[in-house]
Amino acid sequence: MLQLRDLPTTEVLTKFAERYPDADITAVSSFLHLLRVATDLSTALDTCLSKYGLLQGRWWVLILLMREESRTSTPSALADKAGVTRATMTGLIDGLEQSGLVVRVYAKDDRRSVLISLTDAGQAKLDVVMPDYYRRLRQCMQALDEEKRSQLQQMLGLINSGISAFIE
Amino acid sequence: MLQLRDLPTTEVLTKFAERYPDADITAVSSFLHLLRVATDLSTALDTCLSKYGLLQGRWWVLILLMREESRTSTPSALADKAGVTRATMTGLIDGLEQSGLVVRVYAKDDRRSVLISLTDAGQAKLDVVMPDYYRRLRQCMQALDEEKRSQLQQMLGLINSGISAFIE
DNA sequence: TTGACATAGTTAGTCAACTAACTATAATGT
DNA sequence: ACATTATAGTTAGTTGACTAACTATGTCAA
Repeated sequence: MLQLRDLPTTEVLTKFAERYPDADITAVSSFLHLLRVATDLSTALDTCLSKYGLLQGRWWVLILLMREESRTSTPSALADKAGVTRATMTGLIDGLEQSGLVVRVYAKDDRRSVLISLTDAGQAKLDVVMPDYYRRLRQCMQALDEEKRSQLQQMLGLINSGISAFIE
Repeated sequence: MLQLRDLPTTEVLTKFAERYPDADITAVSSFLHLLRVATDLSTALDTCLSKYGLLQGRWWVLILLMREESRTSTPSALADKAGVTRATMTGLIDGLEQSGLVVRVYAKDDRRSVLISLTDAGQAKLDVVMPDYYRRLRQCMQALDEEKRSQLQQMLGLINSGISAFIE
């Protein structure tokens, strides 16, 4: 996402602001730090998951299936919820099926459709991964009390509303 | 980064927390919202840059060069600052050189080394892109006053310190 | 001074995302 | 009823990251 390691110092930002008067130094700084921390969090999550032979994409598929009462969904629905294309979902399911964590079950009522079902092995995998993930995440967020977490979410909400202004 | 569109509701998180007692609901929620907003910001930035035929990777290279007094740096230094491998930097420079935005100048003192120099066309490109970027970013962050921005940065700092606990 | 190691950059091959096009099936409107 | 359109999933090909290995050059210590 944000590869940039060398975030601009206030000095650099000031220099740029001289050339580009629209620059808002604290806005740029907050923006870059937000991207930096989020990227590092995402990388840390990947590192954690890779110990279990998973990547974020496949892991989310397992979680989305576990959310369902039936432990079952369709590739299309999974793609929408996971925020990837159907083509990408085909690949994720291929990998999960090869690992025995999900199975494809062909539907009777609509022969275009396939049902993806979490296997016992898939559930067992989650039962190993999730406690580790939750434990690490708890540690990571420990320094923020409930009030700070609430404030953070509020600010994220404000920025989120501003994104439409960014895109126009 | 975080593709997941369908963030868990409190209800879903509560259900998961029953099975996995280590789950800290507000920690998970804050974490996911942070990743979600950051990903959307990054995507919005890409959208903005793509109008100018740029991607984040190449754009950062131009900015890093502009930060230098000499408008010049080496692929290795750029790779370190941009947070990509040297192999990736070779590709980024290839693209920028083909577009005429940078040039490779072979060094005399160390014949292994190459100097990458921002061309006038590269500087001109930045002079078009940066004002648009800064204007959009100002709009986007408008809803956060200086105090909120400062609070945000403080919380990001706390989370950042926690990442080491995540990785272990 | 020369053999071993280090550094700079590139190339080759892999991976997981993407788009676009394709097959098969279902739904719909005249 | 059947041609058109929509939907579900897959396949093929592209992209931009990555690692590993390679070439060339520089450094240093026995």
